Amino acid sequence: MAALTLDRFIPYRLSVASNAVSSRISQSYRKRFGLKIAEWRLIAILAEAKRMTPQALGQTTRMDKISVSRAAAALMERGLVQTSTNPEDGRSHFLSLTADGQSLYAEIAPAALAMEADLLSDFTPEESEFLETQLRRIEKAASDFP
Amino acid sequence: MAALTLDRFIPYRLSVASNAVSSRISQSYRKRFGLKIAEWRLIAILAEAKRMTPQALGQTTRMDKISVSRAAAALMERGLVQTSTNPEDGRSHFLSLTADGQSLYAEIAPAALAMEADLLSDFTPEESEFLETQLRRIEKAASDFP
DNA sequence: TCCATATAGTTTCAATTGCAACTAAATATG
DNA sequence: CATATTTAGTTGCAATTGAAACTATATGGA
Repeated sequence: MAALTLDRFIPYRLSVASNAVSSRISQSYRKRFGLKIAEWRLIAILAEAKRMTPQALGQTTRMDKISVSRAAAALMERGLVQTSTNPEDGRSHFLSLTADGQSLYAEIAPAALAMEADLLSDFTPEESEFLETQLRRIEKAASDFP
Repeated sequence: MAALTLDRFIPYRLSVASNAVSSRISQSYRKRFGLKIAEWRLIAILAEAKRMTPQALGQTTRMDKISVSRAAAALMERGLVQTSTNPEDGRSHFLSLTADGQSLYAEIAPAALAMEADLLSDFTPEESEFLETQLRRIEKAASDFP
């Protein structure tokens, strides 16, 4: 049996790296745009998707329905997101970006990409690609074995 | 400028992967041993280090002093950790595992390694190694640029 | 059709977290 | 050596989060 050293324990390394990145980024979103990460995620998805139900947003962003509901409420409050009726299901509704939401997105997107570029400035494209693949694999492994 | 797709945004992938792994693991620690991740981290470090101040524990585990203080209090409450005076600094004290703490560690360590092995069962040793390295690099990048 | 069950989304309440203030001891400065 | 400043650790309070309950609609049999 290999020895257990916290410093070399992958779940620990993953958590520490993720926290470092998230706190850096969330600080930036909050300061510059007044957004939490959950809110930013909805905006990013809606910018591409035009309109979506909260349920679909939750699946896409891997957020639970409570977080989606609260993030959407905050965005509607600020006039960045609007609802429309879902003719196929009366329990649900569609969410979409308002014009304000779209222009905010247009501002944030380059900032987000710049942050990512900063984080990965020492990585070759192959290394970034590989990291992404491995993150997907480990996520899948964690989700699979129940 | 590359397009922004949340799905291919590394900070997002990192966060999703980390959450998936953390929730899986924390569930297991909690169910089987009644420990939160912060508490488990202290135990893991103290098992190797014999005794340490809260301050040093915080640095080593990357936890803030509040979290260390609360985790230590919970562990002392359960008789898994004990304090001793720090002759070099009267504001501080040493924390160390009790005999109970040590035997709990002896139980958890193999379980933790087994979980890691499960998560990485599809990875070659080189791939795991590479992932670890990448995670350290990205963590450093996130901590560095202020 | 009527009832049982399931699903979408929100809300309430309790637990967790994070910040700021606090105590106490150490160090630096005049 | 007296006082100001810094550091270690804890605690109180406010904000955030998560689980369970709740409303409303949909679906799947008798």
